[in-house]
Amino acid sequence: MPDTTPPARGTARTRLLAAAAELFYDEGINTTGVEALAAKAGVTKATLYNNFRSKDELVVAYLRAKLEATRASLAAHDPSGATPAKRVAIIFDTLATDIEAGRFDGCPFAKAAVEVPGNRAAMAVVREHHDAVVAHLTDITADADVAETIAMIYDGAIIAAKATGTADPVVHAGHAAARLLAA
Amino acid sequence: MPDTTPPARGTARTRLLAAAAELFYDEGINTTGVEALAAKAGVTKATLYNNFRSKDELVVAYLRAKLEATRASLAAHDPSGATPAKRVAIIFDTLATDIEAGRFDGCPFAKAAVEVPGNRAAMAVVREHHDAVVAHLTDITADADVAETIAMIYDGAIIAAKATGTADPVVHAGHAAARLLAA
DNA sequence: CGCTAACTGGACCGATCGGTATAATCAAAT
DNA sequence: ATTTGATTATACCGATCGGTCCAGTTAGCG
Repeated sequence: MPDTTPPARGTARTRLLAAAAELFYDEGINTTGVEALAAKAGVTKATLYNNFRSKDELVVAYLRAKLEATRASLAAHDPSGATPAKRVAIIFDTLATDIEAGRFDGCPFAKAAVEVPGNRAAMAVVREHHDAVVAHLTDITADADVAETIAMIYDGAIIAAKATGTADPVVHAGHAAARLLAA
Repeated sequence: MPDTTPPARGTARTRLLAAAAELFYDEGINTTGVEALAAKAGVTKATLYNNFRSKDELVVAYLRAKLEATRASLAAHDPSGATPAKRVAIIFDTLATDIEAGRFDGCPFAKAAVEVPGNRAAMAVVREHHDAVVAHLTDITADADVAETIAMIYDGAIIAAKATGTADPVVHAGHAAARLLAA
């Protein structure tokens, strides 16, 4: 019986990305030092720099992974046979559930745009994410204008949820999006 | 002829707040050191700590000043006799103009919420700002639900503008808000 | 005048930052 | 069995962080 399980749990690179996903998102990008990153991944700083040229590059890799996760999540929660109204409703319901469960504390891309605006590669991923969300909504609504507006309501709801400390604004946003779609 | 002009330009506290307004907003809160703050204000670090207990307290004072500026700006650009549609349109037009002129690069309160989420007093000001904007929109629309939705569209437009690098989303948002108001 | 309070110019603190260097260790492939 | 490359532990780098302290200067005010 050959041992198929890797040494610790995935490669050093994988574990570093997992650590980045946790620390960058929860503690902030600028607030998280490379030392803490390596420690969380169970790896030394030298290994970090053996896998990534710099912290900036790790930030970009972190965002790229988040972008793929977002794409996967959007697809996974999107029932093929449902109406546009139902498909949009699910997006807002999922967000509200995640906020209430403490799984969501602000859009990682919006956060990155504030924390590392000087990282051009990172900003490119931020834009990719925004385009992907609008594209997905356009696919659902078959109306680019409506899709863009719903995307704004979505992002605005996230901000309102943070400002008020509740998920209520997201529910409100879902209704607003539904009304917009019905018109 | 008595010299009525103050030593430099206002008190040390005033100049520190002016320096904070520039550096915190343009360079970021965490990225700006107290040394740079004091230098920009033409003051020593000791004076900074003579006027503010800590950097965190200066951050709060900076946000409070921004909040007052926001209130004043909202009132100043709000013609008394105009229709709700016109009053809302002005808000989005002003934002679009500011972005195009390079005067606006993201909501300072949303930025602060990302950069210093652990500063509770600062977060309270963020919430105050959000409430003030919604209250102002409610005063215009006479409909709390519509006001909340327009506020989300507004915040979402700011994010879209940052992600795309243009002010176009704000124009789109203005139209969306107008449509919402007409219904 | 003399008092007070603010401000200056620095030195200084411990901690942390991102990043590099070195030498030893370890596992896998040849 | 030997080579290779990744990883380890650790020490180190210069720079900066927020914050403190002190001796000396300046300005307003009774």
